[in-house]
Amino acid sequence: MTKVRTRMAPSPTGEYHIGHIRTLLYNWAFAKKNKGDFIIRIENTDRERYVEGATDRILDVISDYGLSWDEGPRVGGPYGPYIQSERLDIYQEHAQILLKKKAAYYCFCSEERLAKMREEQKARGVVSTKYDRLCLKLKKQEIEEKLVNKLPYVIRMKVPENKEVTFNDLITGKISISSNNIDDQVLIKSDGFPTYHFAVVVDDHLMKISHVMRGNDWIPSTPKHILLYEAFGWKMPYFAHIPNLKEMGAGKKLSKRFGAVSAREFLDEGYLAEALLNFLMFLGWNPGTDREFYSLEEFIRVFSIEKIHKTDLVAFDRDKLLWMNNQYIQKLTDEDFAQRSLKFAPVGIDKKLLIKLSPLVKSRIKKLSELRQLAGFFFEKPRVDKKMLGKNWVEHLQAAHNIIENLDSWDLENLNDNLMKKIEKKGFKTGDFFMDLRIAIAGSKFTPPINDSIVILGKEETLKRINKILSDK
RNA sequence: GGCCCCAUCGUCUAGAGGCCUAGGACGGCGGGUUUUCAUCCCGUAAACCCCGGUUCGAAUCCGGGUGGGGUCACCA
Repeated sequence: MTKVRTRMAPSPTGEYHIGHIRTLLYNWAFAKKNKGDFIIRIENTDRERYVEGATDRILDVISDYGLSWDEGPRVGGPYGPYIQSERLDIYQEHAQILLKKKAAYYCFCSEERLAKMREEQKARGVVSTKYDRLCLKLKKQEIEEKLVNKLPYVIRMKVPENKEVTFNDLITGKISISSNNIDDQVLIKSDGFPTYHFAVVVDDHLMKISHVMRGNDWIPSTPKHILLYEAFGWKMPYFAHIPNLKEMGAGKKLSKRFGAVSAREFLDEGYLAEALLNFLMFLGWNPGTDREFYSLEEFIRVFSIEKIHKTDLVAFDRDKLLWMNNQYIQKLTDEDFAQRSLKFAPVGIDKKLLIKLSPLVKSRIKKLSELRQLAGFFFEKPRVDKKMLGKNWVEHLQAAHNIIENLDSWDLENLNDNLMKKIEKKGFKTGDFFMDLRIAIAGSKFTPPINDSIVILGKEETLKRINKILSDK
């Protein structure tokens, strides 16, 4: 039994997507479950789309989600380097092997010629254009001449004809495609860098990857990889293509129009990493029971590829994510809540205040970023719109002021009792009374329990706020 | 368009021929608790894409249709 080794191979061409975290999570969990290794490899072979700093941001966000890797950048490992741009000689070496085996060939066609060729093919009614193998006809001498003269070239794979390429996907099952549908793909680009298709096969083999788990949009190119494994005479890894994520409602890929899409944004908005991960687990996978709360450790135990849903696309239900996030927020200890809320509160806010707020706020916010809106009146004086007040507000506030001012001990029970007594005595409507008090203190009709809030706010500040409203009636 | 993949409530899904009068969760709706808003609790509506087979019996197997998606680069 070979050791289970999975990998995730991000390209530093932009921000890390929430969907990538899910794919990574599955790969990670599968490796951990089988006491294997999880590897990260940076696929930066596209020099035009390279984004400065993206590699670090990707690695950072993965760490911030609480996930780690056994081999890869920052940690090293026995099969490095783990950054493709540092492995160029390896790809060149392997391209030469294929060249010698006549499984690949030099191609000197210019981009212009290729574009023209495709146009002509289309004009002839060809539905799926392919390279016409012009350079395959080149004589050995001609090739050498061009090489000596330093003409730009690529190395293409020579795809066998009339061959049924078949693989057994762990999720989808048997998939078969005729090699006639496969183009003579470029292996080494004219800048000397490998293409994805080539690098991924060479690296997965060299790094002893046992299982390739990736989005099912890769299914159509898997036969290309298989052909490469065969050309080298290498043992193939297992393939498992998982359903891709789509936006709820309107169609396809996750879109910024509906909210965050990058992994970092979700964190910045106050989603908890544990909640996010728990939510992601269920996008295409299910334990087969009714249970739906899992920690990472528990997930490792129950995860299996067999239980990944064999389907096409999975909708990213942002409402359910919100619900799950709130569930996790509610479970936070007050200390933990305060610690995590710190960066969502105004700078300089005392963590002790946040600890006191925690029990009042936890069940009321779905994201930590909602803290300011719900509890902003604890941090700064609210702007009160007098139009919100009921018709008896002057009486209500005067009564409240009177009670609070003369309270002998400052605690919730005492405040409650005295306020209720007064309400009864004056014949106020309880709801109306508290609503006016609520608005005076918080400037909003929707707040945490108002008496609890007053106790936290303190006598002096509470009276100040009531006075302010009363003073310019 | 060629090739490939997919198809259970609005959504995530359970379901591997009889346990299904199709179960759970989010969301919706209704109600209860509550000084607001939440939380919490209870209840309720809501799905096997269609047509043929196979079988005593099909959401489950087979074929076709329809629908959806992916992919066809010197991007990954």
